[in-house]
Amino acid sequence: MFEELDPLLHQQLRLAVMSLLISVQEAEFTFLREKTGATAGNLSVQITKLKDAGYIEVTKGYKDNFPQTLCKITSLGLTAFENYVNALEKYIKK
Amino acid sequence: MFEELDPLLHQQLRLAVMSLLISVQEAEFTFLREKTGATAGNLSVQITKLKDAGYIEVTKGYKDNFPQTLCKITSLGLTAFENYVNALEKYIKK
DNA sequence: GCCATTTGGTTTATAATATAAACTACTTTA
DNA sequence: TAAAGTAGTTTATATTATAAACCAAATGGC
Repeated sequence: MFEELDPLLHQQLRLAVMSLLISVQEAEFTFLREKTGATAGNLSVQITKLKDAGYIEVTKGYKDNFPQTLCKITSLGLTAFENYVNALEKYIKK
Repeated sequence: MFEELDPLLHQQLRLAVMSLLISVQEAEFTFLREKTGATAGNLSVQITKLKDAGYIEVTKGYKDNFPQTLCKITSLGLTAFENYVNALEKYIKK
């Protein structure tokens, strides 16, 4: 009746990050931080978890001499997100 | 951009319980346990949290000589659930 | 009648998680 | 060259979720 909700996605900040990455396709760390309002520390931890799960791809480089972290959703991440949303909808459908 | 997701509702088992209570209006502990597949211990804890928050009303009585715990959603709980769903939809809308 | 089992839970111990504070490394500005 | 700013990471702590252990009463078998 109630499917498991992927614990990696069923968390506010990680879900917000995935939601953003779906719409923009690629995003900087700072962009994600501004949009989510998260602290850098928290965001850093959650990005690492999403990366470790293979849900996003993280590329570290430089931009204007400053470190730049780019995040991009993977196809695994996209599928996981879709599955999560489908499962979730059974909990909240009217 | 991303509203806070009520932490009380943003949890699988509690969300499932609230979801069930919305459709059936009143339910026994054992019914909730069967429908959610949760262990009795976990369910007991989560029901207490929902009760303490005023999201549900819990009535303890007897049925066929056995203890019976009845749960019913409150208007506060209903509002909280609706707000949660509205907030959540901004994370998952297509 | 009494012992084992079942019903319907609650309490509590442990593991897992989320989060911000503290820190690192480097750059710019004054 | 010292202070302040940028872009993060690490880690310590508090909170949470969960199942195991427990409790009380009822039932069933002998």
